[in-house]
Amino acid sequence: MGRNRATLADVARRAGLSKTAASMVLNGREGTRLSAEAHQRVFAAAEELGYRPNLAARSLRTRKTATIAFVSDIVATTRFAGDLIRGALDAARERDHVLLITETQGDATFEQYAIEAVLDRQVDGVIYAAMATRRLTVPAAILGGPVVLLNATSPDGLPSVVPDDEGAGRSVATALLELGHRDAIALIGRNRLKEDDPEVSLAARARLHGIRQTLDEAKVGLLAECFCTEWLPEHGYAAMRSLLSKPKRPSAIICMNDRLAFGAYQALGEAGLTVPEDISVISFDDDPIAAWLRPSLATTALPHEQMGRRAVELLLDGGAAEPSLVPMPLRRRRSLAPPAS
Amino acid sequence: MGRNRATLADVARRAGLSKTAASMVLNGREGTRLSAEAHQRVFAAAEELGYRPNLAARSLRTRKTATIAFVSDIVATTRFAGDLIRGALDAARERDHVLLITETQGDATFEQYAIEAVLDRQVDGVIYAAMATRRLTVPAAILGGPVVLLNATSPDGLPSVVPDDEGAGRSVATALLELGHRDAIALIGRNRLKEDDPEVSLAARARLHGIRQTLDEAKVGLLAECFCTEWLPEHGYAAMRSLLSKPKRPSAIICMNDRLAFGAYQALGEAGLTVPEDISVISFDDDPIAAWLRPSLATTALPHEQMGRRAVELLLDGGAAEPSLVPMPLRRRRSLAPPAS
DNA sequence: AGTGGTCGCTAAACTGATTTAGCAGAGCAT
DNA sequence: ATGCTCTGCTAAATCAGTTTAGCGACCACT
Repeated sequence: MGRNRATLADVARRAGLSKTAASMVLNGREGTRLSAEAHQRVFAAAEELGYRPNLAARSLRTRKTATIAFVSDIVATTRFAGDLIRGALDAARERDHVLLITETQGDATFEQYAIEAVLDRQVDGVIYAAMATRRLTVPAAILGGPVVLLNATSPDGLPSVVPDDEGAGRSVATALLELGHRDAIALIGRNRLKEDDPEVSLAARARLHGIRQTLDEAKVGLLAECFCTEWLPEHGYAAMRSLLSKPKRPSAIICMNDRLAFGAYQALGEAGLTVPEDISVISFDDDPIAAWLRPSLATTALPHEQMGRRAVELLLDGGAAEPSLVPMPLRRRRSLAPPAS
Repeated sequence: MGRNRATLADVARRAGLSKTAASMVLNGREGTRLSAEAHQRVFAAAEELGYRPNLAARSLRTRKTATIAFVSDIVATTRFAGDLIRGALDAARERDHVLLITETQGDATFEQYAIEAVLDRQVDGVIYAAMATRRLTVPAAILGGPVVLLNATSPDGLPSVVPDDEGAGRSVATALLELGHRDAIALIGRNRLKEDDPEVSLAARARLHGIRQTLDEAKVGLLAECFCTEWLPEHGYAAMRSLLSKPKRPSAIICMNDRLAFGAYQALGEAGLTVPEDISVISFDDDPIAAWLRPSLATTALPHEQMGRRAVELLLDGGAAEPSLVPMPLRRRRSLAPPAS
């Protein structure tokens, strides 16, 4: 790779100047007194030789690598990871930086290894990302340099970027209230573990809180709340069936995420009910399946790409110490209608 | 980041030896005549100081960075990207390497930039990945060093890793034949563009070929073939509806991917037909929704994680020049049954 | 004539590793 | 006593940049 690249010395020689002069010109140093003609010659020589600086050499001296480490617990499991990475990639490119990606798989040994690997490479900063919004403790080793938490917060008060799940909860509840749903709104996806342990999830509690707050203000109570051990389609399916077996049928369902909503759709379909005529459904995440469902599912989007961007911006440009809340936009789709009668 | 790390000189001083000696000991050089005691002292000093070599300095001299570039067209769009990356990450870690990830977004300017960025950082090799299996031409700039194509092939005969779509086609057809389906198998997802232009897709043609070959051998013809402009749920839905409007109802459907199958399920549900009692469905990709559907969808899995691994292995350990075909395992699920009567 | 300042530029040090070339001393044979 | 080899180690060069310190020429001023 890059066997015979021109070096700065080559450029200098061709320009008939010293390495010092060439270096200063190419770095656009202010206050140097090199003549306009010298500038020309250096630029021309660099151009002709296709000169590109060797960043290893440069960073040896400057201790800057224009490289950011993106350390996450799990890259693959959720399809959102890609968006987080893409946002970070875009923002990094705009700042002439590049991303070194590693994964810890939630394993302490791997984490140790990953962190050593990136520190050895002298990265300029670390983005420490979690795939589920949660609280975590960052390894002490990376605290020597800039760190931004992505989709996570930490007790250390490090800069962090998280989605505004509470706001999303309010949007969801407001959307239903505006349509006239009041006394027959049911919730699918309560989960003690996610709600009570911030190291597992921050989203569940925040979403619930946003929903409750909005409904309380409107003096509306929930018709029913279904607990689910996980937020997967099968649990949404089971929850929906249990709701339908009760005497009073809900007019609207809030699902804590789109996969639960997918399961709920399946149960509704089997029961011969139609969305949204019989029951409205609204949810969280904006997983691609939300748009694919029939009818398309109204939901609040996790702004992962935005978040990835923001993390890079915070890391390189600096910024607020308090957690940066990224809004979750409401996607109004076909699954919403006023209550039946 | 890493402000006051111990250097090799520190280790040498503490061990009472020269940098040369320390370097040789720590790199486990053969044939050096350093005493056992010198070894001890160096190891002890390195341990005590928590010494970690500065890789920028090392690679300046050795031109090795233990870093691989992962350049892909689009990271985020498909949820499979994560698996590709994860496989590569795992294999890289096992070999003490790390991944520098960039995205070209199919844009020539970005591509140029991405490639310069990674070459400037002296990567040891490049994995050039496509998110849809296809043929492509790699930019000349990276041909100076090792390159492996991932999920793609190129006219240059570079080493490449692709899924065995043709084998998957055979598996799918065989699975249906074994169940007794013969004269009423329909196909959803024919697509001229994907089948004819290798730069768009290699999968469509290969899958089709595998299916045809197996059916031909069994002297079975397809009942119907539906063309779809894209492989999205809505197209599967439309295709399924059109199939159901015809006089002879199929006993089994092959969908060219799981998203089409998802759409087909929706149409079947609306028509009041049940899978697999009325109609069997089988597909390609093993998207997570395949397992979430009711009944769960039989499909052939794209082995993305495997492929990511293999790419790193080919790059670092060397290997076959001909394209490395990774098998696509058949996932037998609930959507399969013998024909109705 | 001497002093001081600016201009335009460069030599050399420095970053932290690897690697080449080679030195001092011991042991042995001639 | 001389020459040779082997052992155990080190000085210095090298990689490709950045940065510090400063040099010589020219001009202006007193």
